[in-house]
Amino acid sequence: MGPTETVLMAGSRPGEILVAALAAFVEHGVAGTSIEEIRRRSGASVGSIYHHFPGGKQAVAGALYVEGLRDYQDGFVNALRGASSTRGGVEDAVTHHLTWVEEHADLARFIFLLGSGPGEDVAGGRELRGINRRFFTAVRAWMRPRVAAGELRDLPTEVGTALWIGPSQELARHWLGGRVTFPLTDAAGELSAAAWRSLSGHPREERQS
Amino acid sequence: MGPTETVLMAGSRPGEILVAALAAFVEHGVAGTSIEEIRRRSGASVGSIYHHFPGGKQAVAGALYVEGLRDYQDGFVNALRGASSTRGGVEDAVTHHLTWVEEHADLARFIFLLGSGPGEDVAGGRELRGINRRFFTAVRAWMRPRVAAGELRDLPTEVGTALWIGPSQELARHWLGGRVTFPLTDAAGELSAAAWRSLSGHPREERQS
Amino acid sequence: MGPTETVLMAGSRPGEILVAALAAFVEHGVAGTSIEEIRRRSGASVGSIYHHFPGGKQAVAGALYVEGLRDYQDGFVNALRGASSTRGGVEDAVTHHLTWVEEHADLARFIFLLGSGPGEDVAGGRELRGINRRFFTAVRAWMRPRVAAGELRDLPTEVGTALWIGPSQELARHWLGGRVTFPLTDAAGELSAAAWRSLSGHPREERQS
Amino acid sequence: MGPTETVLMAGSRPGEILVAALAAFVEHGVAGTSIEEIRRRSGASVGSIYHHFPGGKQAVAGALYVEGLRDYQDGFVNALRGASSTRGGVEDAVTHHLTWVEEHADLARFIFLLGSGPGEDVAGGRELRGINRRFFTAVRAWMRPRVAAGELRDLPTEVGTALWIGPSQELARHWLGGRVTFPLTDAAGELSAAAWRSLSGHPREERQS
DNA sequence: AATGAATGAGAATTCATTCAT
DNA sequence: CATGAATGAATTCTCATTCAT
Repeated sequence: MGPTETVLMAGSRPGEILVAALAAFVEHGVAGTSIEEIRRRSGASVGSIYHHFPGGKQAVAGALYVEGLRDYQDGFVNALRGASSTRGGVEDAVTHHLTWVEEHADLARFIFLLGSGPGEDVAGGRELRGINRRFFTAVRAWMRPRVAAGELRDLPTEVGTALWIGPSQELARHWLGGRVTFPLTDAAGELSAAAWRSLSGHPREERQS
Repeated sequence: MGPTETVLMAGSRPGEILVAALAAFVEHGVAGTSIEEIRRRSGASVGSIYHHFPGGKQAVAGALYVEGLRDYQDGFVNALRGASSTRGGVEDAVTHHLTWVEEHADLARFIFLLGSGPGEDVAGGRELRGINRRFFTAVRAWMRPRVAAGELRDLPTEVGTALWIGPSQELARHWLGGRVTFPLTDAAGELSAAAWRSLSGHPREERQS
Repeated sequence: MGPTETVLMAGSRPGEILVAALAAFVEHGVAGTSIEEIRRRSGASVGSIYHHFPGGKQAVAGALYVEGLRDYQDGFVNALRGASSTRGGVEDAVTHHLTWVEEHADLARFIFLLGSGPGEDVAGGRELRGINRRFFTAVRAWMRPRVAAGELRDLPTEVGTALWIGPSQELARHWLGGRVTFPLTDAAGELSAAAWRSLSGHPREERQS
Repeated sequence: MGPTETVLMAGSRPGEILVAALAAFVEHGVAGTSIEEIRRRSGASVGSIYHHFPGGKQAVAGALYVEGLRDYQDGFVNALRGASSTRGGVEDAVTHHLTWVEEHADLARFIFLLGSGPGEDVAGGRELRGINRRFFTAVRAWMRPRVAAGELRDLPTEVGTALWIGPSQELARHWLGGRVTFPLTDAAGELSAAAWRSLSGHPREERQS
């Protein structure tokens, strides 16, 4: 579906290693996964893993994180760009979030449940910083004219993001943890409506009309 | 302030150990923290740590998790019970979330950033299950009559929770990670208003039209 | 015999480890000796070795080097101080060199055959620097007045040392390597006479008288 | 200058490998140098190194040792043969030692500081044995008639060698280790005079005449 | 209750060596 | 002759846990 798959599913050694590592990380956590485990699952030798990922387990985790996050963010930005209206963009992004999590459950588990904390300094900070910057730049570029036009409220970036994606993210976490059993996308209507209510610049007129 | 402090701040050995362990966990993660590290920070001997927490590191982490979560949840329920209106309850709970995170930053980091994923089997599952059940029971008990009265919408539990707390949780994560620099509570008005908009049973106009 | 033995022969764990390590180092070199080998020979566990020598193999080697060198140097200085004449001091130092090598063959092998080169940065540089400085200071203090009195020639320090100890050192190396089979001390007369010939301040008068 | 250079300086692959290996060996020791390090420094591929030196690292080290030692010994014997008197031979050999070390510092480091100890089984024992035998045979052949004529004292081989070369060797070691900063050859006069004093068969007549 | 030496299983990592291309 | 991916044995080192004092 995205560039992620290109790497993750390839028959190449690096690809096999990534696929095996993702499964293991999701099952036991990064710290709880040994190189030996990755070796067993991937069929590669220890030396081969180090050959392709000189930084060892951390490098493997970093590659997964970066690939996964990039795929998620690309989808997010594409959803915005493909939408025909501001409201559509806000809502499609929510839907993309839910859809992506559902379709890449393990990768989402890895990125959203495991990759955050300290000690799990999972990614090559440098590269990660770069792709995050690019993402936020793209999102802000989409929002700016719409804020100027009054279609979107002028909120601090992080508060805006929290209102937009927070509920979906929270629900997704529970779903990824197995504590929610219905399909995530069942909540798409409810969550995208809430997102629009929270970000929309003219709630009154819209509703009164 | 809460039961947490009772244990965490006491001059007792167990208390010193918990304080030291929390700092280490937040800095290096649970898996990245060795007993030796806790020993060094706490001043207790290895043997003493095992004496007070027979399960070792996991037991220490579990105790922290349970104590912390209980304190958070108690505050949440107290906020609901102390509120004079449904809207007040919904909004006070949001404020409590933000306030508690701000006032217990390390504990919040431990619980909300670290404790989630697999491999970080942080808590004595049994006990944890129990206090979570009690918490959700209390929250639902507060909500049920209000749903019945039409003051709150009738949403699936997890969707309701996500709309209510999701944005605050999302913002809190960023704040705990150092990516948000203004005081969390600055966003209390915005986030509690959004929560009420999302949960409120009478956006009358919307449905009446 | 010296402080070395105190440590090396003690029934203490650290002592057992040092004794075992010395034997292994002499047999296979430092780089060619594994921790596992030291463990097997000493009876201590791997953990115990690291407990007593936190720097691992290098720390063990460093301790041996420092202990051994100190014992050698103490004997050297004592020989000088105990001599009743300048000539006696020069000659007794030569004899001490040969005797010490003969009586501490393995330690001498470790220090004089193994410890020198790069990659075998065997000793805690700091401490080593200190004991070497102390040694050379003591030797120079003994020589200075005798140089002033014309009993010893005024040579650059290193040239003087080379003439004094060089032949004994060279012979000792061959003996330690097994390429010389007679007792080292058999050569004491020849080598100490040569040393005095090389260092003595008044070769002419002495011989002419 | 010698056969050494022929091999070491050639633009040939084997030559590049030897040059790179020598630098690495001197810097990290033989055991501390990996094939990968030699590959990086030489520009050759791993496979190429094995192609030219089927025995791997040990073969490279052995070649260096044999080449270097042969060059040193050839110079030594040439110095003896080229001298016009017994005294000249003894003294020129000393000077050759100092000169050779100065002019082949890294090779000297490799041979005199590293190659000695156990665990550094540096050379193809067979070949080494052979060239050493040839060398000592040549030196003894030069000495024999002069001992018979009373020009040289009749000393045990190793004692004679020690008196002859020991001081130069000792000084050279310190110089190679960077603990002596003046040019080695500055000490040539002093050290060759001492060598002659120690080996000379008729010190009395010589001086009395 | 407290201490810290001892243990040994387990993890990460390196490296010489082979071999197909 | 040259290349470099692949292998897996070997090594170093860490750590949770126990236990005698």
